[in-house]
Amino acid sequence: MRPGTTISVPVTDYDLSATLTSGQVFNWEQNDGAWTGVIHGRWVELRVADGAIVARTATSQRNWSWLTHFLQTDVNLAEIVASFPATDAHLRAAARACHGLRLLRQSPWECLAAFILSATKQIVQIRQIVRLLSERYGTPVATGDAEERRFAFPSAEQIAALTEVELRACKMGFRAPYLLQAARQVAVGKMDLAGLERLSLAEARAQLLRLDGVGRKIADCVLLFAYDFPEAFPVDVWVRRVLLKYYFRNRQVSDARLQQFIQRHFGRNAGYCQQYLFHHVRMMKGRVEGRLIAKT
DNA sequence: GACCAGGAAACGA
DNA sequence: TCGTTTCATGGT
Repeated sequence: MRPGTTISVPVTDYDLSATLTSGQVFNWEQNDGAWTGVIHGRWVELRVADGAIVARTATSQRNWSWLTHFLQTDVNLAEIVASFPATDAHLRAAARACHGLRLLRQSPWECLAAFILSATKQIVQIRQIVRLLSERYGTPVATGDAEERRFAFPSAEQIAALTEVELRACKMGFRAPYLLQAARQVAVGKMDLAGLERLSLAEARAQLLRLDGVGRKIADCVLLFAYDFPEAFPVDVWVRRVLLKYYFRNRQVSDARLQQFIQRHFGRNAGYCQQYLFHHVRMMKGRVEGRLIAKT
């Protein structure tokens, strides 16, 4: 028996694969039925069991709150989905098709950095940049498999010590100065990420928007995926397209009108609505492309 | 080889 | 306050 610890976390309405592949996190790998990742500097392997998620770590754990907090296993998903607008057939269909899709609770710096890197990048590319950064500049962590080498995502201090040239070598292009500036501000305390949790949604968003390279969309991703702001509703190209299609008959709408509609229509768990719409439309596209490929 | 990617900032009208 | 351009790089 290897060192380390195993725990079985009981869950209901939890689709781990959908959650880990829905564009919230970029550092999880799937290998023969198990997911491995690094949470707060700890390597962990997750397997889906009957009514539970079974977690294995490399080192012994006496307290697993870091894991349940990340996975948000205490969240009552049925209650959240029940809060969705009752008359919205499109949203209801997405929620049915993606049953068990969850929002995670990531560490703010890692989430902020990843989404600064996400600007006009495909998810596979974001994953590649995050992996390069971690391998080159992150702290190695003990893993539960002898052949697996993993690294924590570099801290703000670690990235702040780098140069723009080193960052550009990780294939992030014009995003390099944005990441470097954000890392420096966090490292010296000019940007207090921990303090954002005590603010209102609008106040916390305003703080994030002070950062160069962080606009409304990236700010809302961080507020939704790393904080307790389930009303945050990031609008990217996918979500904008699907909103125009479902609710505006494909007519052009200004950003201001779109935001007004979102706030009025989706309610207190708008961010969950957004995640279901985003994941569902991406899954649908994959299916259509699969058929086209199968034909030829 | 054109087109697009979980955008944002700078610019010109 | 608008729309347009630019930024870097890789996938499809």
